[in-house]
Amino acid sequence: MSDDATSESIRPLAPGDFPYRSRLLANLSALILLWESPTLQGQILAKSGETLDQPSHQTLRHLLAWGPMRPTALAEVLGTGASYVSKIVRRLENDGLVQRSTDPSDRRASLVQLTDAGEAAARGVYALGDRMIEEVLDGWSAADVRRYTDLTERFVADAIDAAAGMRERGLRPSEPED
Amino acid sequence: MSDDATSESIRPLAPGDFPYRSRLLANLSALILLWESPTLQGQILAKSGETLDQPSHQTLRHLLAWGPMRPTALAEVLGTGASYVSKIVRRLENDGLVQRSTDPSDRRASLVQLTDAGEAAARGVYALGDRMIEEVLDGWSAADVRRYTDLTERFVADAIDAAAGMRERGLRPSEPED
DNA sequence: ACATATACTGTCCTGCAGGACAGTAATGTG
DNA sequence: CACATTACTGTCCTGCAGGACAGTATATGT
Repeated sequence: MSDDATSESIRPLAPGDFPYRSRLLANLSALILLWESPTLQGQILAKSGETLDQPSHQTLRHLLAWGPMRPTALAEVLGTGASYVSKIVRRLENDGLVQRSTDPSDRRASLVQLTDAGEAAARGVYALGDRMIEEVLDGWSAADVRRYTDLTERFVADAIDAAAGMRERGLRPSEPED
Repeated sequence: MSDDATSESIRPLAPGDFPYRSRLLANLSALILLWESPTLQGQILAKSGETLDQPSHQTLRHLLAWGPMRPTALAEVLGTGASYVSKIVRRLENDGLVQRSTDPSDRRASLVQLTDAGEAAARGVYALGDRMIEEVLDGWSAADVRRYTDLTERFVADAIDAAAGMRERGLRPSEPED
C-alpha cells in the first residue's frame, strides 16, 4: 500500500479529547461492524495470529483507550471476575499482544499494557492498532486505502465532536481509577 | 426529543446501493462499538426487553439488511448450524422481534422477518430499528439528537461511497441465495 | 512484629452455547 | 402412487466460557 496515505493520517490526539488514542483502530472497528464483514475481520485475525474472542477484543480496546491498566480495573470495565481477566491477559501475553509489569508504586499490583507501547507512544499511537491496520491495508489497492483514510479522518472528527456533547450526559465509559 | 430531527433523516436508500435498509441502526451499531458504551447498549437492550446475545443481534442485523430470509440462509451467513438458528429464531419470536411465515412458493420453507416489516416497509425502513432508536433517543437532548443525526447522514453517505469501491474487492458480505 | 487487608493467580466446577442426529412435513420425479 | 430430496424442528450431548474459592505475595495499621 502507499504508506504515505496512512502515515499522514496517524496523528496523536490532544490528550483527554477522546478516550481513543489511536483513531484508526477505533474507526476500523466501526467499519468492520458496519459492514459486518467476516472477510475483513478474518484478515485482521489472521494477521494478529490468534482468534480474538469477545473479551480479548474488548481488553485490547480498553488498553488502547486508556493505556496501561491494572487487571482489577479491567475486570471492572469488562464486568467480569478477576480470575477470568487473569486468563485473558495470560492468553494475550502468550500471543505477544500485551505485556505485564509490576506497578512500581504497589508491587502487589501489576500493569497490563499493549506491547511496544513505549516506542509507539513516541509517535502518539499504540503499536497494536498501527501494525494490524497497516498489514491489513497492505492487501488493499491505493485507491481503497485513500478512500478509507479519508473516511476515517472525517468520521473520527465527527465522532469527537459528537462525543464532546454526549459526555456530559453520563454516557461515556466509566473512568478507570487513577 | 424533537422528532422532526429524526424523521427527516429516515429515508429509504436506493435498493441495491448498500445492504442496510435502515441507515440509522447500522450507524447506531457503529457508534455503540466506537464508544464501547455499556450504558448506551444497556439502554437499547432494556427497551427491546430482552438480553440480545451475539447471534440474536447478528440475526436481527441480517434481517434488517436483507429483509425476510429463510432459516437456512441465516444459518449460512451466521456460519452456524440450522438447528441452532431454529432456537435463535424461536427466542426472537417469543420476544416479538421477528415473525415466521411459510414461504408461499415452497411450503416446506419458512420466512423469517422483522416484526411489522410490512407497515414499516411503506416508509422504507424496518420497524425494529426505528422503534429501538426512537426510544433510545427519547432520553437524549435535542442538541444531542441533532448532532447524532448529522453524524449519521455524513457517515452513511461516506460508507456507501467507500462500499462502492470495496465491493469489487470481494469484501462484501455473501449474498443470500437467489 | 504481628495481624489484617489488598492484588493477583491457579485449580476446580457448573451452566449453557451450539453441534449431531433423528423425526416430521412438504416438494419433486418417474 | 412410491420414493428420494429438501426444509425445518426437537432432543440429546459435549466442550468450554467464566465464576467460586483457596493460595501466594505485598502493603498497611497497631
